[in-house]
Amino acid sequence: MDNSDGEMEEDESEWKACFVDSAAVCPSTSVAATSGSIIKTPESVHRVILHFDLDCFYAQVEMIRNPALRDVPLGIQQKYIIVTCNYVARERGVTKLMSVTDAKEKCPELVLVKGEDLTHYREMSYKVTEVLMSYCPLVERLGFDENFVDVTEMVEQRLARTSEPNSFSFKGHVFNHLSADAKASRHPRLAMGSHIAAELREAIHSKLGLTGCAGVATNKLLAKLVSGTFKPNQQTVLLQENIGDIMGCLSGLRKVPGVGHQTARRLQALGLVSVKDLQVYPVNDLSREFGGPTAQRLKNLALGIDESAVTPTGAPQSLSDEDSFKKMCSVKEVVEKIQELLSSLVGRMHTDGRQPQTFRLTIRRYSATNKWFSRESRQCPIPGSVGQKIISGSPEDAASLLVPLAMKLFHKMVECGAAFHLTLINVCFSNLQSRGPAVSGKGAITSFFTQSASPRKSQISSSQNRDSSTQNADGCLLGRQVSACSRIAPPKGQVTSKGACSSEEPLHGFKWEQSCVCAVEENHDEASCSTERIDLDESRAPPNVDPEVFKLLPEEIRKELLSPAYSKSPSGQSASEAPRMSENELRENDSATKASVKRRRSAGINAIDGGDVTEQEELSLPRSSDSDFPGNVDPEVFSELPPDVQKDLLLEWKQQKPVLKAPSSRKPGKGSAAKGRDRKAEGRSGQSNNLFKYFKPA
DNA sequence: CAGGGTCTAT
DNA sequence: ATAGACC
Repeated sequence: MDNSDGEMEEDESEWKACFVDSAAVCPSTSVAATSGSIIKTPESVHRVILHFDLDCFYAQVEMIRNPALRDVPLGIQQKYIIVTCNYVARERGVTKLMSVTDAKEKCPELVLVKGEDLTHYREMSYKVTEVLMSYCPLVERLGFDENFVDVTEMVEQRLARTSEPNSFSFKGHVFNHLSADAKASRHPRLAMGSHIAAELREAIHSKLGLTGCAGVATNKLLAKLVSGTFKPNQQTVLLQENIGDIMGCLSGLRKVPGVGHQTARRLQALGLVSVKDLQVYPVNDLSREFGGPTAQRLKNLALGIDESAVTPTGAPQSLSDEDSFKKMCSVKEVVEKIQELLSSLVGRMHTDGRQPQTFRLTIRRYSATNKWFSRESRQCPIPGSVGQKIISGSPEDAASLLVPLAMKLFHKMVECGAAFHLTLINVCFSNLQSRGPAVSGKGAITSFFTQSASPRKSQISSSQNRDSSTQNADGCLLGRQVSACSRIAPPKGQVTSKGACSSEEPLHGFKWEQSCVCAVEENHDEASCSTERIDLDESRAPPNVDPEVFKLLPEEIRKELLSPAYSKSPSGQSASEAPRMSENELRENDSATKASVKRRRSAGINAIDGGDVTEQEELSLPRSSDSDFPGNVDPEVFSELPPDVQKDLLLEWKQQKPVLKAPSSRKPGKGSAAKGRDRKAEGRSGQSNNLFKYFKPA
């Protein structure tokens, strides 16, 4: 989620104030790189892309779960940092990725909620994607709190039905334009896009109770850049004539989505620091360092050009679980941690229903030097029988079979017997194989009719095939959905409605119906597609819940309150259940949280600067005694280092770990032009029927 | 930096 | 099969 990378983010002030300048580097229509016979000019077709970014996502989720947190400064804590915080906390100086100690210093009243378990965030995240998908199938997720939506087709359809295309305006802000001075009639598609964006934001708010920002532009890069212009809960449109402005105002290349740390450093080595530097740098020179394709892509990004398609995200390609810690150096601890991670992961895998073919174990060793990246991993195929247990057998059963497997991989990396110091362990299932109906003709839309009953967990002995069987009662409904989807099918054809119209699990059927109905309606009447098509009968509130209050709750919450599971155990955990409304509960929760805050307050301080100092390391570690340093290490310099750093360096060397690779430049490396263009699409579409579980967790 | 993910290059 | 790089 808030993975922006520290700096980024929150610098709305940055280009918000750049109403000047504008070298008008307006690449409005990229000249078709007529390299071949295809004459299409991607950017000239003017797509309308939306980018949605939820406001302080984790904090919002926690405030929904416990409304009492709404009015207090709230910080979501993962280990010893505040990954995000609500706006009350921001007013008091707390920022994202601030250490807990700094945050408490700035705001002593800060209430902290642990956010290491991502379950609730993951679930809510998929609900958001689902809402967006109910309007348009072309939705691509980016992390847990961002989504791109290609609404080009929807815009065209609406425009075609609009009688007076001249009488409407932009919804929300228009980048670099003061209020309503922008003439929507000159940008009908973007204007229409802004209305759709507003509708979708409203849908997300009314159905899930979440607020967020949206950006409207002609490509993903621009949509993402512009969406954060006006921060909490607002939206902004970027007109083609302002592309130069928005790009030119970025404070550095790092601010360009797609340019990470490494890339930025390599560019810097070439003397490129600002976006403008890159805009005017000769592509040929750039190619020498990055290779043709990458060079062109980088330069395009600097110019605000981005042809990449909005690729519908399907069900995840892998499921992983990890935990980081300050120090782990015994095999026993490792086994226990792996056991813990595995049982949780196996549970998720079980819910998913697909059978993983590959297992991977990743570790991060403590390193005094370049701490950040540097993870090592080993993977191996999962014996079919084991994979079976994960899905059908008892989770505990499968986990016990996987632990030995994990340990085997572990020993491939860590030469046990020698000391080691790990700071993270990750377990991951990938190569997820769908059982159930095979997607026959790749992408053939017909595959959507082939589903029958629960595609997973059920028997199905012959793992393969199993298509065209029955077309149950829902057949016609699905059929209509398909036609609706296909009508708005984008270039990538087949991929389009992946995920949609699949699974028919009883549990989820309800949801799909909604989507289908929506899609169909969409084709008949734009207006009806706005917000209220779900008839979650607002009938009556559950006993002991004020009907008035009930009506005001977001749809999702109402559903939960009405669900049988909810009324079942009235007690439950204070934190892990649906939101409570009773004042008693709120108070309890509040004080409980505060108590934990206090506890952590003192503990946190140790954790922070204590780090390597407090622990009087067990000295059983390799004595620095001798010489075997890597050749490039000056013994003099080495001896000046703090003892613990010396120790760790020695450890690293002994584990023959290449610690610091020269961040040198790389060789071009022939860029193969075109490749397996659809691998992505194919793979994903094959899993479409599983996507559903992510949208509506049991 | 936390906990997830995705994709690409070797 | 692994390491990166990015979000």
